[in-house]
Amino acid sequence: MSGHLTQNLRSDALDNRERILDAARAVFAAEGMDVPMREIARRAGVGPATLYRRFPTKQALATEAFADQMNACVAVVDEGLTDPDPWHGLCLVIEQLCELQARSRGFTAAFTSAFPHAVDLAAKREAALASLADLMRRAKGTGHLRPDVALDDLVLMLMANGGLHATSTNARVAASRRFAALTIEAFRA
Amino acid sequence: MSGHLTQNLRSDALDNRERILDAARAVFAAEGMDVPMREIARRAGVGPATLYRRFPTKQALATEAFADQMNACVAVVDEGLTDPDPWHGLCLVIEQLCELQARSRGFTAAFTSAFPHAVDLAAKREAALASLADLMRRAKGTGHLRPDVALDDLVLMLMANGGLHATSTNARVAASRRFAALTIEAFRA
DNA sequence: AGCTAAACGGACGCATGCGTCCACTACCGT
DNA sequence: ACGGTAGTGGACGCATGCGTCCGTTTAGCT
Repeated sequence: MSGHLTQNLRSDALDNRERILDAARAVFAAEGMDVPMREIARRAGVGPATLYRRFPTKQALATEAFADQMNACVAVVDEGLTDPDPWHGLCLVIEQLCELQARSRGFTAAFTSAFPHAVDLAAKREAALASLADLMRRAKGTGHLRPDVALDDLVLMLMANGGLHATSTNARVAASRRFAALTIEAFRA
Repeated sequence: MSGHLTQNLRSDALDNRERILDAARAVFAAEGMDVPMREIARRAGVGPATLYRRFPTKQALATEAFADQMNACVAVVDEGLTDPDPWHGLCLVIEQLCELQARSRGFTAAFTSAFPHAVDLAAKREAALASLADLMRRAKGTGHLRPDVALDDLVLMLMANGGLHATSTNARVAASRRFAALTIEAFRA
């Protein structure tokens, strides 16, 4: 799935790898992407060298760490697609994507503007965007979504949602919920 | 106006002070707040010591550098207040505040979340918010603004607008214009 | 012109984060 | 149990940004 073979690793190495990913997930979600690699290593209980051996760049680490969250995004979009009412499905997608972003400080950059070279993430992102475009097209068909709203507008709003900085996670989630509601109002025909 | 007396300075010192502020304004707008103090000193053609002597902290420098931009914000709000049609005035305020934010990368933080101790900015900010609250109240009276939209929602959207990152100023301005339009749609009754 | 104090800026020491090297450890096959 | 090798993490050198000190320059008054 991700280039490197994780199977040939020795048991302790595999163990450390998992602990590193757990630590990265926690700290990226809580503090954002501006944390030193050392801090992640420290929390994982390993030395810096071990961290750098498994993940040569912060990007590689982030890509792996956010993989499941990216999958959650894809799942949200897929779920929206299957909704019999496209407008309702779109609303759900907006609400849930905003919440996902709010719960993980660092994930925003990965999903919206994407890392320059995170191919795995970028591919899934493109697929999700294509699905969203289809969902929006159908939602316009029902007359609930304003015809002049483009896919770019949705991306725009998601990016803006990422700008909702707040110290506590709870405050961010609350703000994002309100933002999602306002976005839906902006999109409603 | 700002504690320190700038009048007793020697002519060359006063000159340098102005060049520092000009450089700070330019670089803060273009690059954001994450530029080294050294860089500003370099562009102003002075040594680091001179910069630190005039502005002990980056905050002090930013407060002075953004003073006129903050005045522009206040002017925008005041102009909106005098509009005979409150809803139209509010729309103008939203559009122009979004554009001001987009044109200066670093100003966003100063106006929305404000620096912890920038009293000058904070005071004007509070006054502007009070004015905005009044404008919104009147706009609701005309029936054009949705009754359930609060002042906090406007602040929320302005903060979100600050999250619209883009490399070029033109791209940021374009995105902000679209965002302002969507915000107005979200607020419209 | 000469003097004095204000102003200047290069240079210094400190702190932080990065990426890498190497002597030590411990897993795993025999 | 034991040897070989994958794996480890402390330590190192480098780079960048910060804030301050001090010898030198220059404005401004007489």
